[in-house]
Amino acid sequence: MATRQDVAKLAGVSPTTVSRVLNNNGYVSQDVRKRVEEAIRELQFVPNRVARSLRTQKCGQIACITHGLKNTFYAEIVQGIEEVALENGYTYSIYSTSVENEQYINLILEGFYDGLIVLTSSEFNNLVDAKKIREVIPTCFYWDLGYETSLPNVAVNLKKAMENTTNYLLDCGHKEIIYLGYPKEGIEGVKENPRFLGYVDALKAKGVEVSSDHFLFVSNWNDTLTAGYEKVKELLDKGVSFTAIAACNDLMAIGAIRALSERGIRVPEDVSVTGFDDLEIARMITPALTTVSLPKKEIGHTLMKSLLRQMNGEKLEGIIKEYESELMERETVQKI
Amino acid sequence: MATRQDVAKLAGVSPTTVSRVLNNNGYVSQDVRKRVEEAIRELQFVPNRVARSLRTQKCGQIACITHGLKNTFYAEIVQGIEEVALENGYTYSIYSTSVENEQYINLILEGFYDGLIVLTSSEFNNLVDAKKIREVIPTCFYWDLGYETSLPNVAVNLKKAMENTTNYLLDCGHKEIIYLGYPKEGIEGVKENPRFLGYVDALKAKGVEVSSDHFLFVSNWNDTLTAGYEKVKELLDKGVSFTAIAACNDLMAIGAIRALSERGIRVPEDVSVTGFDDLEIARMITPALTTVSLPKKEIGHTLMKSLLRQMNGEKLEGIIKEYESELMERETVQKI
DNA sequence: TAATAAAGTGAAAACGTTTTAATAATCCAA
DNA sequence: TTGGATTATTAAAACGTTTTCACTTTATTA
Repeated sequence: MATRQDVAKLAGVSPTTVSRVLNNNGYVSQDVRKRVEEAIRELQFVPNRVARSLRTQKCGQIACITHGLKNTFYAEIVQGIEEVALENGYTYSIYSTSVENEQYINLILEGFYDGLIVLTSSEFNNLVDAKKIREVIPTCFYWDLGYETSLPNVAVNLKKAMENTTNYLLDCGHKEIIYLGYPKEGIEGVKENPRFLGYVDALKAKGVEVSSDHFLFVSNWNDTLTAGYEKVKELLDKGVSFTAIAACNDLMAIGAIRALSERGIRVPEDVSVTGFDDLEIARMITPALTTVSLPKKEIGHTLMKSLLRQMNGEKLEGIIKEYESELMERETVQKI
Repeated sequence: MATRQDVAKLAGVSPTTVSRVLNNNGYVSQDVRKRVEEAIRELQFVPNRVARSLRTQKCGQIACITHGLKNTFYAEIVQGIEEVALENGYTYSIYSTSVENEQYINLILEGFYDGLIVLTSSEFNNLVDAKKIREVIPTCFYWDLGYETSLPNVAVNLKKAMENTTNYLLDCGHKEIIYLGYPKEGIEGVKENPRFLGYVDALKAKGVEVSSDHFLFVSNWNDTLTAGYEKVKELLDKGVSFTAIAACNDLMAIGAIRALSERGIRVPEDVSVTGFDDLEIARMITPALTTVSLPKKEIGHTLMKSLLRQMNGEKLEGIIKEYESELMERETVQKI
């Protein structure tokens, strides 16, 4: 690969001048500029990013920690991040929390990234002191389980979303509603999981009994599809009576529907089911999944934009933006 | 951030010695080693990867070009890649072809990557001269549309897979089988798309008429779910008679099933449908999708391992490994 | 005991950029 | 015509490592 030195020699100028042409700063005469550009073309010169990074102490790259991309919820957010990132000349790396944890934390500290986006909540929090990592590298969070409000984060009003969904089920006449999802306890700094809180509050507000028999807590983060399926199977084995399931993501809901249909229980005729996230697949399965739509791509955009602001030296704290969600009424809920 | 210089000063040794301790090469006495390690711990020193990369001319990172992660087929392959990559101390960046093309090609040439994995076929080929990029950076391909056999690639016998699937449908008594998928023409260097070829050959072998009325070619790569849905709707509008659909990926198949069910056509009672890829969702929808299972994670492993070999100077050519596939008989196909 | 090998350490060059400071050439006003 | 600004260019330092070479000290062998 040609280096800047080679270009300089071919154009008969100093390396400094080549830099000036490339970065468009300082004075450079028409004639010289032309000669340099000619040489660059001839040698097919592309500036070396590693060297530039070392000198400028910026490497034009961010890291993104996810729960893995098998849940397209993250894939869609990442797509939003990618759009804004590349627009601004940044590349990004993805880490899945399924991978050995210590390793990637160390990689992040090696100075190969200018910023960090964390799309995973509890696990990451258990793993490193989120506040500490932020001192080392600008970071922006999306907490799927509620948030530690002092850290810069993009949020969705998850409690309200789940409250709306539960109310919708209640309005349809359901009283025995299964909560299928992430554990009751949130991450440190959040007493309760906001989705769970929304579910409980909605029931209480309408005077419906809240029973722990109706809680289905999933602990597997990487394969919620299977987890939802299996939890509901267990539930059916136990013989708990219920008429609806409110799931905390679409994959769990789909797994749940599968478990029901394998036992000959029809959705929505016998049991109603709601999802959460509104993945593209949600409206393509039959019956189409009633679910909560989150602005995934916009979340990605805002995460990356907020990170850019921080990388430019701005200090951001707490909730940068809180999105609302929308209940998508489709075919998996029925009045009783 | 502490630098190696700081560590050296604190430990009272030269920076060279610190390097020796860190990289475990050369002689270093017990006593000095202890002092250096102590200093590293005290300063929380982490070696700077950018500087190391500049010196060693290896940056421990690879790039991966995909069609976007919305199709979890790619996500699962990427997961396989990630496992082997991190095991070997490599990080990776993902690029989606939905993003401006020229930009990422340039980024790849900037020396920020030691290797490249291409998971996207035709588009990438139209974009850059695959043979040329390989001269600049070690590259390994997975061609989803057949392959340019001279380039290092990991393959699946796609023709045979589609042949098997079509035969299965034929054996079930279907004669009017819709081909739903990628266009007939493959990438440059491949006359025909292997899946399509498998479909045609299977029909011909059993003396069943091959009709272009039965070809549903999808040109949208990033949202095949919707594309499958819409193509089948168009088909139904045209009033073409058929009893089965053989789709080229699971998402198309799911979109197709949705289109059918919206018109009151039952799967599999009225129409049989097969997918391709065996995504996790395939066995979780109802009816569970009959599809072709590909070893996605293993493909990822092999891709990354082959890339590692190339990065170690080995010259690889053509098909490094060709995987077989397995037909998963589930619930979307029925005898007639 | 002298000669040789091995163990231990450091100085300095190199990787390919950017940037600061210095220098040279040109232009313009007094 | 001279002094000061403006334009144009370069030399050299710096970024944080790795690695080569040279040097000193200690151990081993004949």
